[in-house]
Amino acid sequence: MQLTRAADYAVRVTIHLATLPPGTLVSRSGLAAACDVPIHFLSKVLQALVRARLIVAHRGPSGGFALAVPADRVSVLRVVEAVEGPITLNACVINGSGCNRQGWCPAHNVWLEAQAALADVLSNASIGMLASAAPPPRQDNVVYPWN
Amino acid sequence: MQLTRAADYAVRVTIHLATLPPGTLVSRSGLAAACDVPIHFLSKVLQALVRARLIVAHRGPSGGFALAVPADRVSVLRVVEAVEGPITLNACVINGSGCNRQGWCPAHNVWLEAQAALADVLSNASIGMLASAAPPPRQDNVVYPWN
DNA sequence: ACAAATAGGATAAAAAGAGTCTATTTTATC
DNA sequence: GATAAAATAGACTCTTTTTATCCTATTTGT
Repeated sequence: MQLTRAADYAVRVTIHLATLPPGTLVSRSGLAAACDVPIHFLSKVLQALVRARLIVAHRGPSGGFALAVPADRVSVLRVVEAVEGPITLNACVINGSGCNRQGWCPAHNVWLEAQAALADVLSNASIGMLASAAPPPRQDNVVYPWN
Repeated sequence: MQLTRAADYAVRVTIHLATLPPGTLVSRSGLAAACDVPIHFLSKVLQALVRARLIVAHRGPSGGFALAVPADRVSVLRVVEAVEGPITLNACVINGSGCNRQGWCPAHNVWLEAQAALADVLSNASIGMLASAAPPPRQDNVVYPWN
């Protein structure tokens, strides 16, 4: 009943990117330092975010990662699900899980409701919103693409 | 990001007990059959519920388990937490987790809010409510204490 | 005394979670 | 074209949690 560390890290990273001018590239090691994430583990998280098209990656020297979408249009839910897959509170709410109580189990709807309530909060919080609540980034850690 | 099977089973069991006349004792094997739970695993779940004083156990022949509290006064949340411990959506919301971003991390509040929304749904659903939505129990599986 | 029931400890297999390491590919720049 | 910086990909390890199973006690109604 807990988010994975990966999802937490993904949210940290996207928020951090959202505090920078749009399009700013930050390298993996830059992100690891800024977001306090083990650098090797971060690789996987970033790859998942790229596959979900929430961030873009540029290879080569002066490469790095940047948001692929305006931060206000990305919800925390999308970021979490990019890394963890769809949020499902219980095995029985997964389609085709073969729960043989489906259809009459009185708890089923509660799981659905709770899941919806959770998803609602997470989808109403945008990364952009959170980023503007964050303290401004330390300038000496930032590499602007025009430098 | 999912309930454990144990929590699911616990809810099934308490709902089942709530469909019976108050005080009705059902043996572990009876519960296992009625709720479709592996019998040995069920032992552990039942023990947790007893420790949390949500159900009472009677040993000896004609012993079994019964609700310890009126079903309307038991929320799904209490049952889940009896088995899983307190619901915490992220490591950083646990007091003394030593998250060194605490105090300024802009995501922190979102986790708290989402967690509250989840808990809210689960605490507003009582086991009694769910039980009355359940189809009536098969009479041939029920042993009444006065028999 | 006996039998039916729960209590609880020991064990174990399986899965998930978290993190590391290394080789490969891409690409800007000299 | 060579070099170096950077992302990509996947194999690998280690630990913890989950999901059980089994066995021995303990309780208790008849």
